[in-house]
Amino acid sequence: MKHVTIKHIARKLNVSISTVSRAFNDKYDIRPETRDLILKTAEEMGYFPNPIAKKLSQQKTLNIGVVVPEFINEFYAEIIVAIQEIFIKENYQVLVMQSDNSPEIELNNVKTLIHSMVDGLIIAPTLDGTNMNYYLKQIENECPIVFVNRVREKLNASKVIFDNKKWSYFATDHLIRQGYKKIYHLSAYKGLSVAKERIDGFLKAMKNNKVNEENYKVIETGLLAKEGMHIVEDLIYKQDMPNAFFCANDPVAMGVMKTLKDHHYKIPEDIGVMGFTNTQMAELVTPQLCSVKQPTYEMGKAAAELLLHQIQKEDLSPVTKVFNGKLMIRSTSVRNQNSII
Amino acid sequence: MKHVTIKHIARKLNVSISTVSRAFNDKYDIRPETRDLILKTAEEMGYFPNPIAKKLSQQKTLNIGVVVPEFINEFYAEIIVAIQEIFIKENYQVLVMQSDNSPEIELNNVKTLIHSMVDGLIIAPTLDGTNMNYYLKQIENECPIVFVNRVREKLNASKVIFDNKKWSYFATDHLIRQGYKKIYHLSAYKGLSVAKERIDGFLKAMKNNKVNEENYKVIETGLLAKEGMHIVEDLIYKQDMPNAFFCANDPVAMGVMKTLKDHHYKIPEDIGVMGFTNTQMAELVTPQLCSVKQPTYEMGKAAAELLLHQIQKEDLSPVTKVFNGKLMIRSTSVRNQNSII
DNA sequence: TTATTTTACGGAAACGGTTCCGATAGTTAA
DNA sequence: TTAACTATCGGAACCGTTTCCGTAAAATAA
Repeated sequence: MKHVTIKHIARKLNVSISTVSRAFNDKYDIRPETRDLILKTAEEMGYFPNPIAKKLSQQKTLNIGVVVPEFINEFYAEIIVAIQEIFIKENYQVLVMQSDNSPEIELNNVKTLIHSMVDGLIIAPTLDGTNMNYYLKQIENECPIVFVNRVREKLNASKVIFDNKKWSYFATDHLIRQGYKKIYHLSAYKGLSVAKERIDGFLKAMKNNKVNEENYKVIETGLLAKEGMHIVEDLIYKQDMPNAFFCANDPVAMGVMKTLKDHHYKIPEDIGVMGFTNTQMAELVTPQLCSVKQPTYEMGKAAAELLLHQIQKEDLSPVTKVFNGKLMIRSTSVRNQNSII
Repeated sequence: MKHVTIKHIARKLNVSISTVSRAFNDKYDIRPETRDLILKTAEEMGYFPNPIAKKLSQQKTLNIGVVVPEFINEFYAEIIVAIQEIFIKENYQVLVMQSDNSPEIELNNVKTLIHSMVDGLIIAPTLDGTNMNYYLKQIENECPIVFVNRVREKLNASKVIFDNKKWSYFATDHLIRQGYKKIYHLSAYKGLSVAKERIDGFLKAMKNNKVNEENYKVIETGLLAKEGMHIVEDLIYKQDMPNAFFCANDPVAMGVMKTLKDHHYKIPEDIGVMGFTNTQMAELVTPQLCSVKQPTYEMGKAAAELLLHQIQKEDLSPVTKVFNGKLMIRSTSVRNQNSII
């Protein structure tokens, strides 16, 4: 891979290196004819500025780093897409790394990216709090960072989060209004702030509707379809079945639905199911899965814009964007089919 | 973001810059005590080598570029994960870009990555052939490139592909053996080599089993669930229903299943359904979706290893790896439930 | 002891750009 | 006509490394 450099052009045209550089960068300080000649010759010679050299010289990489728990997940995939769209317009490269839901790998990824001299970072933490001290130290050291999703609201840093408590409340409230008397919330790992917030919303809905304590329960389940299947098997075995499940996410809800159907429960007549995050599959399963839709694209975009602001204005003051969702009411949670919107 | 450089260390210890550099790189030409002192001091000062400077000096970026049609797709997501795993071990950074199923964006992505001086590229083309001239020119110019998936077998370049014809044949043959008399193949865009190969396998199975021409058909449908839904609606309207669908991928198959169920067709009794690529959802829908499993992880790994070989051995001679799959026999294609493996 | 090799390190060029400073020539003002 | 200014460009330092080359001191061989 031989590359034409600025020197080759300079020699060929008998001008200085700085003049060639000016042709590509300066708006003045160069005669238009000279500039045009240089640009034309450069084009002919197949010249393209070496970004490595430019980065070294300008002390900017035009790279930004993104760290997410996993790729294979519509939520993060869409966030990444949004981030890329924003930054590509500004001539930034987006380096994406996944931490496989491991805080250790996450920390390594962030270190790798910082050592790669990225101009800024968007971190979607796996487990909030774990590496936060390190991250905050980097922010103090003037490294622009924006957090997404799994972070506490009180964290003193720029972040983009979803109002989990509110929408968990709405989802639960909907189930109660549909006449489901006994509702179990299958929660993600309780160490996650998002899980806690959703539990809060769930409990608040129970209190506000004066549901008796023996008619609701929070069960720490996980985020995988398998885990949804196992918990339902378990509850059936223990004869401890509710008549509605409010699940941590859509995959768990699908696992729940699968096991329920295998055991000939009727959804939504016998048992209601509610998901979270609204994957594409929600509309494809039968019955269609009711779920809380999160504005993933908008959240990714917001994170990118916050970071861009931090970088371009050199203003690292913390900003928080809280997003709202939408309850996608579908068959699995609607007993009276006529009431589907 | 102030960074400690090699010069700071040199000044502090009263040694030369080259000595400090040697401490980090050379295996000889430096006294062990000197090296240890330098490394210790560097550690204390929080030094980390500037990768930009290193790249410029070494004329290597330790970056490799990956271009895929889309992220939100288990097939490519898993391939990316495998590629990352291999390259991270070798201290490479993996830059991933998606082309949104557009050959133009794909070309731009590749150009961006080449201009970023990546040491090599893995390209999963959107539409084989479109930009191939440009890519082949880059290979001639000694840029290591490995192709994945949507490429013709006869292409004279390193590539990792799936034996679509063979496994399309097996899938179709299975449907025929299950007693489905009239089978329609919902194909992806026929311009794709993978679509052509699968059509070939489909047709070969028909011939070998001496199925009458009026009892099979290839319909160009697409790769989205929606398209699967539409085509079934259309066939129902036209009263041109087969009793089995062999679909281009799982999403299309799910769309097909959804519409069939909405119209009260029984799967697999009335109509059989076969997917392709075996997504995680295949096991979660009811009935479970029969599908052809592709070794995505292994394919990604193979592509990464081919590229690594090209880069490290400076040997760009073309190598082709053809992968085989597995027929995941599940309910949607099995009329006699006892015969499920 | 002297000659030769080895060891351990410094100096400087190179990678490919950007950018500051200064110089020349032409232009304008006094 | 002379002085000041402007437009245009060259020279060189610089970004942070690597690496080649040279050299003094130490170690070995003669």
